[in-house]
Amino acid sequence: MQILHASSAFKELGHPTRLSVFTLLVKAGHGGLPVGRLQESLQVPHSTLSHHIAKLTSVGLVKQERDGRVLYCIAQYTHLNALIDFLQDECCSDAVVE
Amino acid sequence: MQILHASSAFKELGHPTRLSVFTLLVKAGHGGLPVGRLQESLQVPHSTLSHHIAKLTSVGLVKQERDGRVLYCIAQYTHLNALIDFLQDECCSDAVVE
DNA sequence: TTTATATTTCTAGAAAACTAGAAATATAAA
DNA sequence: TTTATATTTCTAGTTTTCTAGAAATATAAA
Repeated sequence: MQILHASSAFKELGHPTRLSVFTLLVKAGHGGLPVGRLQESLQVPHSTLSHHIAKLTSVGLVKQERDGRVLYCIAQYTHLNALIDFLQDECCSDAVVE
Repeated sequence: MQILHASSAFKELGHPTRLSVFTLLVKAGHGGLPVGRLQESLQVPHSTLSHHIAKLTSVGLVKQERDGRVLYCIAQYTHLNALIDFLQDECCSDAVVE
């Protein structure tokens, strides 16, 4: 993963509402959660929440899938794992062993 | 780790210059690197770099230690590991197994 | 004790992000 | 085909962040 890709993902995780959205989605599993469910949990105005979800989606951390009137948000585990790997690659070379 | 603590750390990692600083420090090990060395590597004006380092320091990802005229910047591995754990806790409960 | 080196703090303009109300769109139900 | 539900897009004011030059501070060397 390149530094620009990683830093933009971290940037979007660097907001309490967005990080909350993301952890809720990650915990929800591959089925995801409807936007409305996130809204209930987080008590944020619709337009604000929508804006935050769009940012998470724009960097590939979340995908959206429509089922009728309901839009499901789904965490992208592959991206998350790549991000974890990025931190761990940097982390655990010689540095931690010293 | 609480969500506010985690999100502020991610926020500071969410800038290409700062993420570069941090990965350089992580790779450098517990001895850290002088500010001047980071400046040489990254070719960013002193005041700009200083500002970015201050932000990383403010959230506890970096510590600074002076040796004469030289200020060493040192990655805080404990904090980094806590951050990785935060992502992994959220990640690998039931979600990934499904 | 003057000069050089290393780095920060001050400052302020420019750019970006945050927020939420109002209007619009998409879909389904009546 | 009118109405209700789910969600987004538009908009604009407010706040925050970014950037880098100039001045200041800390320390060491001459």
